[in-house]
Amino acid sequence: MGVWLSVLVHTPAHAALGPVLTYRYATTLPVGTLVRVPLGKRETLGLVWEEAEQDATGEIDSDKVRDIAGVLDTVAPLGSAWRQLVRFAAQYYQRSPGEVALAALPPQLRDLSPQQMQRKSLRTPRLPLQIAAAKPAGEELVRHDPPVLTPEQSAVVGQIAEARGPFLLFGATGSGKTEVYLHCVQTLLVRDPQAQALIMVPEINLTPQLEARFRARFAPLLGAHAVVSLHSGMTNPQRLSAWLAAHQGSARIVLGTRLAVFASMPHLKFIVVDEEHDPSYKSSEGARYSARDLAVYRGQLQDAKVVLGSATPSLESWHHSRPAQEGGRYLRLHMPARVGADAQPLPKVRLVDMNHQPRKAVFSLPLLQAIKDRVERGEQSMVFLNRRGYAPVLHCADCGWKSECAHCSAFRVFHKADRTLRCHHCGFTERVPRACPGCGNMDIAPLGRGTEQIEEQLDSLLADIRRPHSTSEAFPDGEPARVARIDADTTRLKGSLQAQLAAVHAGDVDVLVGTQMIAKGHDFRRITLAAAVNPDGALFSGDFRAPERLFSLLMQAAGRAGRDAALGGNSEVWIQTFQPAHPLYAALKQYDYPSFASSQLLEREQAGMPPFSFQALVRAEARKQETAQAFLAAASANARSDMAAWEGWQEVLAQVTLYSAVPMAIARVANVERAQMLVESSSRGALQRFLSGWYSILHATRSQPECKGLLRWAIDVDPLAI
DNA sequence: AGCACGCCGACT
DNA sequence: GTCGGCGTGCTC
Repeated sequence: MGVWLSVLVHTPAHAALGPVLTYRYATTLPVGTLVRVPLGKRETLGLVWEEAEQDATGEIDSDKVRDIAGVLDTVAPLGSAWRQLVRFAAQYYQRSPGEVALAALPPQLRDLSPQQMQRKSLRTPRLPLQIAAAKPAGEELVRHDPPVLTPEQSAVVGQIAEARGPFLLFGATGSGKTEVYLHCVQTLLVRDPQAQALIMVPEINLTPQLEARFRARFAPLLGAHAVVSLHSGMTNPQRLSAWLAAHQGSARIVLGTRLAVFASMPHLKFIVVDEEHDPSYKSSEGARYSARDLAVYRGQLQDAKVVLGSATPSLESWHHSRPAQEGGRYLRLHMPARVGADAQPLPKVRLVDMNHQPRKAVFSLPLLQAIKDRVERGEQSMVFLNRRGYAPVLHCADCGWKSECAHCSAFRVFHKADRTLRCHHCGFTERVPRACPGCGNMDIAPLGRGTEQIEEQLDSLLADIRRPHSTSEAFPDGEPARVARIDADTTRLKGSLQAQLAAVHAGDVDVLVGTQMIAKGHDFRRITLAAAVNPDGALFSGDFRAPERLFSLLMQAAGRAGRDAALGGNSEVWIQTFQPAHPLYAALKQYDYPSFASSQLLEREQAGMPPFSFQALVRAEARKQETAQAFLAAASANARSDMAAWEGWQEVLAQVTLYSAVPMAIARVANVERAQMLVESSSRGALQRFLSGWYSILHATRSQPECKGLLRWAIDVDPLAI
């Protein structure tokens, strides 16, 4: 006897299990309740999804139905909006709801028994109302005066208050977007003592400073528990308690990375996606969701306002924010001016034509001189190169040997610091050989350059330059220039990024070399020069989004320079290029994102690419490239033949283009061959319908003989890189 | 996804 | 003789 309930468990869609499992319980349980259920020989976390129709018979034998083992009744059931978000994400990204739901919950929830859970819940503050009662939130908030907004910021805040959104806040670096977020959140929390806000940033690295800023503003008003972070860098217990605080409503503000989009927030009223163009918002494993797109959906679902902020919006968002009469769905808000003590014009962009420089020079003479001048004036410079290590390849000129990885179709990178050859794809690492492994030649040479080499070169190029204001007796003529490097290699240890950034802030560094890591979000007051040494690669990349990313990166780099009012006047962004006449650089010179975006959008429209078409990618992995491709080819052929026989599916098929299977750009990683196939349609709906029908076909294709050896496959909807 | 069962290579 | 590789199959 008892009630039958449909329960989600963490199980992939292609397992031969249905999307939901049926369990029995003595009484009914509210939908959204967390439970422990037996599954095979283990017990696992489940989520009550719906009441199962016991009399809808057939499908499952009643003797197979097992009992729910326990109920985590100290956790309130997940709300309907949260469940709808999960349902939508699962459907849109072609995964099982169980996989999405369970992956969206904090990991520790999975291995805690109801008893352990109860203990945990007792420790975390229960109700927002207790806090509200202890502190009349509204009054306190009013008394605490927020900084005065500029007219531009006020106008934007006003528009956000009045319209429904979603909003695209197009604001220059330093235009005070964060202050707008803070102001909107504060207004909201005053008006509604339960309301919650979700603020997302692309990277974990950016959460500490954001948290500090939100905490400084809101902790005195709402208590320290009102602001929580949620990202993958936290420990499991930290994540669980932050999640519970959000779920219970005691956390009023949640700051986090893309995974925070799934935080249970019953009173969510405001969502910010900062730096919305950033590719980190797209997940690249499991359900390949876009946290930005889900945020917009979630806003609609929970009637929360959504603000997407960027100085260089994604072309998708830019397109969506075209005037409403042209079909735009987002409201575009513009903040062009830098504000406050930062009120400096954006730095001057200087292009160096490398065709007129010595052939092998890393630094052109004028750029080097500009850096030297700044060191001597006590100003800081920043040099970007998106390549870690000393050199991307080692090469033997005699026999042609190159430092290929044994397990990947890629070269191992030469890291001089620890004398290793390292594969950046699979991690395979060896000591640098003394002589060429091919022919024994002692003279193997690095080819190309990475950040380590830039650092080394600068060190020697600046050897005779002295920084002013020496306080050390050891250097009566001034101290030597100091070059530092920040990239994934120097920040491997926890906290080292913060420490290195602090050194830059303290003025212990004259020239900072690094990857894009240093371009993102960090405010350096005394930097008056930012240089991109070799950015041309993205101009001719096969990836149609590469120019967009380059523009954004250079724009962010520019934002790093000239933030100090006293020094801002002579700030510069230097770009070394063999293509000085390229339209991208011309637009950058003017800081004219709108014209860059419209030219890019025109190209996209003419070529029928996103956002004017919709794409999905099927990726397949196997030990042999032929197997991976054979699977994709068979899946494609099966789609055509099977769907042609399905009632009403011919027109779906007709609206979709299936391209042929190709090896991925890096075909082999860790001895696994990878292939992919693009599916495209001018209609998002048609693509969705196609994918939903294709899923079972893909699954069935796997058992065909030519697909033997296939390791796995996955669908990536709205892929960012093709 | 877990977790079992099951059949072939190098070691206490 | 066992330990352990990962291929195949099952879980309400």
